[in-house]
Amino acid sequence: MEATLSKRDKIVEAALVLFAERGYDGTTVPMIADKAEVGTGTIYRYFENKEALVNALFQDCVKQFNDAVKRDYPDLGSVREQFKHVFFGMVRFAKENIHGFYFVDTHSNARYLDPESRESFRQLMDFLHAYAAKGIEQGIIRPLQADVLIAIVFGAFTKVFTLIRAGKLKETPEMLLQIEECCWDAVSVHTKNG
Amino acid sequence: MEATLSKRDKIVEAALVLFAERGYDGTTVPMIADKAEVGTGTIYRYFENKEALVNALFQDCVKQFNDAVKRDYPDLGSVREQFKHVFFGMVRFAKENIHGFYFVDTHSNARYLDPESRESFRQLMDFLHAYAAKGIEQGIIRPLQADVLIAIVFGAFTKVFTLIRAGKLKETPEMLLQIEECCWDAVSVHTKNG
Amino acid sequence: MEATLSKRDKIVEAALVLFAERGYDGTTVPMIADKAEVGTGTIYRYFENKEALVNALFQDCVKQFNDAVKRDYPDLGSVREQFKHVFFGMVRFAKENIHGFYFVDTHSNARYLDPESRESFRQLMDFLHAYAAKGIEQGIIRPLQADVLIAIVFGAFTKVFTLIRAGKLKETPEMLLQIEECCWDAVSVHTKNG
Amino acid sequence: MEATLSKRDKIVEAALVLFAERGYDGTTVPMIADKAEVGTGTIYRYFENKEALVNALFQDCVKQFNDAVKRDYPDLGSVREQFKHVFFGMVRFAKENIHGFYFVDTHSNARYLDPESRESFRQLMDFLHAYAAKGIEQGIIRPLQADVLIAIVFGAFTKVFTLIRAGKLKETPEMLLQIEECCWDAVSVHTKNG
DNA sequence: AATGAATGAGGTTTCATTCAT
DNA sequence: GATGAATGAAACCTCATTCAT
Repeated sequence: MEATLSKRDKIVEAALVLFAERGYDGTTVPMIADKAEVGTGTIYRYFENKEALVNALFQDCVKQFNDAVKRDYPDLGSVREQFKHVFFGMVRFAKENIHGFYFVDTHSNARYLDPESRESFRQLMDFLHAYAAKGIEQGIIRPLQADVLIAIVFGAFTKVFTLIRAGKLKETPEMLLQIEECCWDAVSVHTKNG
Repeated sequence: MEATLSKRDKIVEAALVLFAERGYDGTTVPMIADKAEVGTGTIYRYFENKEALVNALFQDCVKQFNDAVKRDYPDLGSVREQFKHVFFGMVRFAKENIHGFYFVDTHSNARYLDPESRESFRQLMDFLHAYAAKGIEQGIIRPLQADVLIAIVFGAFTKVFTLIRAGKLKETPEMLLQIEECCWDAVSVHTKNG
Repeated sequence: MEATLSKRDKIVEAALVLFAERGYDGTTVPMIADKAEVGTGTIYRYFENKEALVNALFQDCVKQFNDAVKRDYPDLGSVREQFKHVFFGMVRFAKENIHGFYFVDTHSNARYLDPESRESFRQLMDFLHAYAAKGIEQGIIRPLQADVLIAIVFGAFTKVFTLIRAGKLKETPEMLLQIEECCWDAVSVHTKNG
Repeated sequence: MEATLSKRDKIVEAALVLFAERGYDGTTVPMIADKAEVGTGTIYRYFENKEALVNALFQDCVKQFNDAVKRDYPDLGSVREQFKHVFFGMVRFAKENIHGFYFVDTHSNARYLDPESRESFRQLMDFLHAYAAKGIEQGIIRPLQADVLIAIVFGAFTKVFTLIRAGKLKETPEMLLQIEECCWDAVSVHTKNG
């Protein structure tokens, strides 16, 4: 099953890689068609225009991101356990769709995203906000603005995966565990005895 | 003082803001000319073409970044002191040239950077590498690849200043101190009693 | 027959007339598109750029010129017969492609011709050189440098057809025969008794 | 005397060489200024615009041409003597102003020539017409249209000097005498006994 | 008088999109 | 459905001309 990708899937896949590599404005529609091995016109059968394509792509990736992070979320677990879950949710998404991860990160503020795309991303952020707020409330996460905390972890994680995506770093389970610890230590409250 | 900017300075300033906001491919030369309040042709008196402009801009910003980080660097200070120095060097640069900071971060791997631009950025990274290596050697910084450590701190810092740049966050000295601590805790070795 | 020209042919035809009339630098791509009744962009589907177009055109015309001159060339004929053949070969080419003839003449030294174009023209000249050399050797053609002899005949012929092209002269078979005689008398050795 | 050229003269000289080498449309005003070693703006002190410059240049060259051909014209000489005079008048002009000669030849039909320029060239041609007409009338010049006869001689001469100008041929007095004979033989009536 | 920085109209070229096949 | 030739608006860039110095 899934022997051959549908034309639509080939377009989506090609566009994702190109948008991640060259950005939206640096990617032309014929480039996408070439990489997807379809005719230029075919793209317009599946997407109204280039902007609709990038938005569909973005929403699709955010959805995958969301799913990866929220799947099996330990609602009843400790803040520490939940952090680990979210972190490795991001890892899971990034590993199965490294271009998608980079694409979402670099395009989340783009001017050509439509309200629906923005909303889908906001929902993902809201979830992390809520998590941070709860952790702060419990005195486990440092009392900084949730935005800042999210930025710190997400920023660190993103830059690391950019290295991996660029082939400058080979990820290993041990390394990921260590990085997770780095991130946790960055945002968690430290007691005198660790 | 600073009564009138030279045409060249107006072009550089306008291009920086636009490249940071819209990316290189999303910024047109007439857009830059409009914002700089010069004729389109004037840009070509100062820069051979759009690519030369983005490279000049990049090298200029990397130089400022370098200067901000290295000025008064405490060669004889402790690893902790040096970390603080570098961090607040980045803060200094980001505050005096917020667009330049964002521009360097988002364009450091761009396909249109020439070898000179790449080299200037590599030198900046080499400095941080050397710092990380020394810290690891002394058992103060966590024993991860220097790349990863730099990515963590730089990534966290970048995302925070992206929020500030977007106007979603107002930085205060206290907050910056706290964030610096977050970053230090992310990369430093923790002893049992903190 | 020849009901509709292909787009490429229409472009080539229009470009030829304009380059002959206004020169390469004086002809704009939109001018060509207008005359060819195609969109400006269409030209770039068939030719990489304006320079590639002028080179394709030049090589095409030189080939026609070559063919017209060499077709049925009387290898075994007398020098006089061969002269007449070459002359009326040029006439044939100039009559069926008057703009092409003028275009080749006025552009054969242009700075934008690529090596391939120059080579194709050189081959045509080489043929004429060889002819002149043989005629001189036999004591029938005047003992001047082959270059000079070719220049005399080709120069005279060109200027005459420029008049025809400009509509200032209507060519007739008789006139062409007379002109051929003029050219022959210009380069052939005269014996005391004609 | 004539130690230093006036600015105007330097501009005229530079423009002439460039127009001859690259054509009118292929020559930019800054190119002329560079070669003339004056500021771009200076050109506009002496000539209203580029078109006025090319026309001034053309008329100047035609005047020189005229003078060279008509100076010491043997009104009472034979048709043969007059031919020789005109021919070596052209030689004199071409030798003292090789670019000017080529410039006049290649630009005499240009679309940017004003009526005055056209008229000055027409006068030169009229003189040659009258000469040809008289020669035909006397049965010495072949009974072809004067236009054609002029084209033959002028075309041959032009192409030869193009070779000289391009450095592909070094002219000698003997060669010029021979070429003059070629041209005369091209247009003169041949009697059975030469 | 001389300059060359500045300009914007217009040149070359690209590319998102359409549409006949 | 699928294609890619065709298009023209808009991109990048040049250059004739002006004008403050």
